[in-house]
Amino acid sequence: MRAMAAPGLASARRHLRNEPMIENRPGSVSAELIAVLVAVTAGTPRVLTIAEGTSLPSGPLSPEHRSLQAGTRSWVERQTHHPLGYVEQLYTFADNDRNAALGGFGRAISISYLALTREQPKTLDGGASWRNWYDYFPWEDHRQGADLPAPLPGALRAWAQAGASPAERRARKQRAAIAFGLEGRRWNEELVLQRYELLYEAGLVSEAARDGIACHTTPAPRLGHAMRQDHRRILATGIARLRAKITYRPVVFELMPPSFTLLDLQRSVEALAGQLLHKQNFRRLVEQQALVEETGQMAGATGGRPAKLFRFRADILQERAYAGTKPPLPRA
Amino acid sequence: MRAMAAPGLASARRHLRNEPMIENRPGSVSAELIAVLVAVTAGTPRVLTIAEGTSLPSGPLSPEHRSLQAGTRSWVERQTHHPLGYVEQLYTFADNDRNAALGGFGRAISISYLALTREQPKTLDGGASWRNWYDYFPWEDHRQGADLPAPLPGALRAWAQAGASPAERRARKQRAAIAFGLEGRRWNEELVLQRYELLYEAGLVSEAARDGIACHTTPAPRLGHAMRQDHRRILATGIARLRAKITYRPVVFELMPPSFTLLDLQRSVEALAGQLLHKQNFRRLVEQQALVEETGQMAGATGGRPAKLFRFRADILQERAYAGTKPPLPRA
DNA sequence: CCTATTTATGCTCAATTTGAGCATTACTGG
DNA sequence: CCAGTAATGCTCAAATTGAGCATAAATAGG
Repeated sequence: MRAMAAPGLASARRHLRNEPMIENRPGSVSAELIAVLVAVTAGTPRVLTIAEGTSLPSGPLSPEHRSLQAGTRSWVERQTHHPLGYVEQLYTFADNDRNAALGGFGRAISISYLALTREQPKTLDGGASWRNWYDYFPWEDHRQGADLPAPLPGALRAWAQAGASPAERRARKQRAAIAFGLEGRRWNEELVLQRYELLYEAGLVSEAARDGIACHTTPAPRLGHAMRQDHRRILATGIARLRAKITYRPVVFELMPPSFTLLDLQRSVEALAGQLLHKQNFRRLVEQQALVEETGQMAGATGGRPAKLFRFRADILQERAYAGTKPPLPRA
Repeated sequence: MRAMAAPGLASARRHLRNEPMIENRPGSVSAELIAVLVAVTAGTPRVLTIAEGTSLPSGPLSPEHRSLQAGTRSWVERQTHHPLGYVEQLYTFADNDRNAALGGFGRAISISYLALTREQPKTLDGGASWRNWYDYFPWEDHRQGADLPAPLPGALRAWAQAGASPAERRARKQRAAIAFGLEGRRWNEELVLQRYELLYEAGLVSEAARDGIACHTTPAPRLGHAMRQDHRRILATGIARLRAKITYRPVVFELMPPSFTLLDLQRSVEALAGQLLHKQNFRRLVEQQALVEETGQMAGATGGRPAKLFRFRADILQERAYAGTKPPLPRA
């Protein structure tokens, strides 16, 4: 316990622990819905943003909506002109920082949702755009080589070395090693949030500078695109959740067109996971789980032998959505 | 889409879909925190309740607390006089029914938390008590035989038969089979919420009667103890989350005393999972994951050969809390 | 037509992981 | 000493997983 903290540190800690502030008028707060809306196009995982890619879309708790989930679905569908296949609540928090942006109208509770849509819509409301989510998390894409972006390994070492005590330095080193798969550990694609939070603490993302967190590397790296408030953390939460989900529930299907080749399907999973998969094993898994069936048609030539087109088996999907699937992600 | 619905049906559907109502004054709502506080004593999983076991403890968003999580921790610790080891956000919803209870002061957002504590406290504030969670979900305990409580199989069949169309009857039958492991399917201990929701829809729990849902079995079974509002659904959510969590993260330890035998540990896991485990395999798993270490002491005689006492390895726990464990639950 | 290239698809194999049991050991209470 | 009850040590077969080899079916270029 530290008696005094540098300006910004309290807010920083809150940010990191996912521990939002609470409003001062007990019981009464303002609330909004925030969506992490995901689509995959051409092997790129995309997220819907507003304000030049600096914010996630958010909507009000409007009286016309009957439920939180329906409310999210409704305003997102209005903005994207596409139906949402899958909506799942992510996390609820109340960030003090958000207060200022709202003009001091009480502290806001934000309820965030993960939503999936089948394809990238053509028309978006002004200001909205689909962004490659790896623009925000370049270190999360391991599809071309597992190397971390250049400044990272050194910056992580510097952060670990900057610990106040030997014990803290050791703890930091271990934490970095676990989060980023250093020192011979395996990269765990699900630790998206933990990595972002570590980088925030280490002052390696712009949001940290904004919140007054120091960095021990000069010039301070500013990894990935920044977002307003804590939207990038919410996005990290969404990506982490989705990466975890695809390993045990067939949600990828929500992101696919009605018919597709097995390689299409694999590329989509790889895009989300940020990792390449063993082709034959992937196909074995998908087929043995009977998640898909042949349409009888073939895909247009893609450079080699033509591939069969598949579609999802609605009956099985329903069952699996409930009861679970096996993980398609590799270990090595 | 039905044009008209019987009274209570809308509320019922909301209840079932976890889709809460939204307040009429856009943006401004009242909010509360609800805790599912779990402890395991003598092989019984217990949950802290108030109001004679009919409600989960809830606290206000008080200005003295700096965050949602800290707020939960604070008022729960004040009530139980025990520190909480683990706190995790469960789900946020706004139930219309809750409105009346609050005297019409806007619609309430409820943010629920799962919290674990090491042992059953001696002193509780008036009205609070620890209850065996299987009092509320008798069908969830499969430690003594996998048979469902007597009225269930028949009542489920009756519900399936009461479907309006052949397609609906088939869908209901399949849903019941998946949820309850019928027709040769495996019992999936994580489907706690799905089972409760099915029983609610089928009118087999008191809350359904309260909300105006019909039942097709006479006399209508009223399975398990009821709770106010949708607290039993929140409890189901907490149990489901905890059952899922113990299979891949070493959270059981938060519920154990400082030292324990491997059988103690196994009994606790079994209590939570509602299923018996293969002893030797459980021990192999725990040991090979190096989650525990011997204290050097032995347990007082428990009827047979004395057992070694173990304690948790703080270092490993920290790492696993992050990176994961293997599942200790069986398939058969 | 023949060949190199590219992707699809079928199959095999070894290393692990899991599910189940057998056997032995170390106590307690007659 | 014997029966009863747990703890603990080991073994074994089935299932799952990670990696590759081999073949098939197309295209592009000579």
